[in-house]
Amino acid sequence: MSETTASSEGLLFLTDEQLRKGIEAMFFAYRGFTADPDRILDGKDYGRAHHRAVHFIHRSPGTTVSNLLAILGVTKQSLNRVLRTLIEDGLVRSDKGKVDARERHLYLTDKGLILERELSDAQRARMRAAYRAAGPQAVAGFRQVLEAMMDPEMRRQYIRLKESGS
Amino acid sequence: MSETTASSEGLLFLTDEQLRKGIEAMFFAYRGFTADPDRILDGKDYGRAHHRAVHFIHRSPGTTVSNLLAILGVTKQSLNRVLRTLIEDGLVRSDKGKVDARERHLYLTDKGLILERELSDAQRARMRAAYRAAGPQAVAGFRQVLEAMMDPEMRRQYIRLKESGS
DNA sequence: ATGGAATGTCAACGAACCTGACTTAAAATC
DNA sequence: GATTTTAAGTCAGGTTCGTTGACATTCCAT
Repeated sequence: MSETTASSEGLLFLTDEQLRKGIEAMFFAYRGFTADPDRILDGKDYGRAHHRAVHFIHRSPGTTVSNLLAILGVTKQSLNRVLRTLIEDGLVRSDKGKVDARERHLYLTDKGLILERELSDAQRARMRAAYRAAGPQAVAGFRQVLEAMMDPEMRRQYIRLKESGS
Repeated sequence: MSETTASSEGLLFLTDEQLRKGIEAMFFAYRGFTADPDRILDGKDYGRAHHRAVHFIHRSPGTTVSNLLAILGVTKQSLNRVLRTLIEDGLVRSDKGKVDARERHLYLTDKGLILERELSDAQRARMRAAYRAAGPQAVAGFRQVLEAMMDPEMRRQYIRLKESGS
């Protein structure tokens, strides 16, 4: 058999040294990942928490509050503070549910869509540059490792979103 | 020539849809990435900021405060609060510089090394599982994309650390 | 030796999380 | 129809971790 075994390969990519590099890469890259939206939000009265809410409401229009809580992984008190300001400022609309009147369905208003677009354009531009620099093969690997790194619960959320997309 | 052009490939991996998936993957994966150390730190009186300080002091023993500031990208006042508690609790030693007495050189004590080990073991375990699941090819791509995503300044820091390692 | 630059510290403040207890309204269950 | 459960929102209070401003110390160049 021509197949190499784990021990003969040595699994060099699993050494503590390699893992440490991956850890530090994640740390520095995440800073870049959030840098552009953070810069934009700095001028306005919002923060990273608002960005996340706007992103996922745009992603799943009509989503409920509890749905958003599950995706964002924060407490409802925390999310509520964010949502309240977004609603007050007319970026988000909150509709009482027709089939279940306890639920609130969330939508971006035109004004909300403008902010979402501004933030996601900036974030996509960086991602696009990184993807282009690394190439399709690398991008596939990137996505595989990230997906394997998620908590099972989060991975389910992610896959559900991923497949509801394209 | 057998080489396909950019337009003939279509660069499908650069569609907004693909980029959005990458953005969401980063978001969910980073949560997993920090989950285990966060859990460990919860019991003790420390937080993520302490973890980062301990990590990079371990990584570069004898580093100065301003060095650490550049790597962590926070204000010195913010770092100082973290360092003070770590020093008070005997996890970090701060030595006045011999050549330049303004500088403080930072080292982990034995007690600090124990915490560092506990945290990095947990984080590496997750990273190792993800790497193993995705395979060496994917890991290479993962690292390429992350590196391309960093701010130039951060990338320099990262490469310097990366090469000082193995 | 002195004034400016660099390094680090102390104090106070703010954003964005958190927990816990509670209310309101509607749906589901018995 | 009464009771329990669920969804959302609120109030009070606390933690972590970031910020700005003021300050002490040390070095270095004039």
